[in-house]
Amino acid sequence: MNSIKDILRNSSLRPTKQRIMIGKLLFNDTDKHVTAESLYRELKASEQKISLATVYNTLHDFCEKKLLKKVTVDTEKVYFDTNTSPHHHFYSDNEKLLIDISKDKIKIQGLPKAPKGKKIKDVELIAHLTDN
Amino acid sequence: MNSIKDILRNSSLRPTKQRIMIGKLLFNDTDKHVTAESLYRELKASEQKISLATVYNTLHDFCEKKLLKKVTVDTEKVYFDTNTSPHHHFYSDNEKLLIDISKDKIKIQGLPKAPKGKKIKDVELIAHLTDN
DNA sequence: TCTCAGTTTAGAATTATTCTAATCTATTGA
DNA sequence: TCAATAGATTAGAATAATTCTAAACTGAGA
Repeated sequence: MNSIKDILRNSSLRPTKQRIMIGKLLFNDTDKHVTAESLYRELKASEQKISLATVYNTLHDFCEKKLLKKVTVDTEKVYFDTNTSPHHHFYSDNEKLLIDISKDKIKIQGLPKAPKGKKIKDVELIAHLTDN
Repeated sequence: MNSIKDILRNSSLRPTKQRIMIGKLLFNDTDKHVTAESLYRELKASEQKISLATVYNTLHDFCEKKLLKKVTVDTEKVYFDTNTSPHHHFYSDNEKLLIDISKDKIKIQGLPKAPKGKKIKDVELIAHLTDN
């Protein structure tokens, strides 16, 4: 019935009030990019009682369970992306706006071998945009 | 005579005591990756009096003048790289260690056109490493 | 040399994030 | 069904990262 609850349970996260609030905001829409702060503001705007710390906790929990993908862009902004498939991003430094780029469009050649004892876990590519 | 002073003057930055301290640490070595905090510790270890705020200011000033390149990696860590030529990075999440990858080794194909009104300023690629 | 405008510094304030004690909740056994 | 309990979750408080801004400094012109 409540698919958010199912999503949570499938990830062995207890379907608490707070997680459901956040899940509704994140997973009913597609491809949303939020920061802890922006989500918190959204929740407050709709009268929901929750603390900012809980928003952080929940976003990190969701990341661990691969329900979200963390994208670190410019300096201080950390975004959480509901699109967890492998992909890259445009980032507009002006508007602080992330735009997905599907990964299968992009081919990266010539990447050196990882130093010994290491392997490449993930390649993150961010193309920074300016106005022209 | 003092090449750090020359570097600063060429970038129209006043060669102050603080900037020279920092310049010496950064530009006498090649390809150093520092954080504000790590530089501050290095300065304090060698008895030099300077505030952390000044370290931040100076790093940002150096970036504006293209003497350093800012690299935002995982979450909260912002590195400043003395290698300002176009290049990419390996990042070892365990050791919090950056390794340069020369850009001309790497070819990126299939990058979509920037949205209209925008152009691509810079492409940043970070390959995250894990132990295997 | 003196003044003044602009530059630079660094203590204080702010903002972002994490820590941890208190609260809540599922499970188990009576 | 109903405690008791262990582990999970929440959120206020603490910490860490960064920026702000008032004071100190510096250099060019008089």
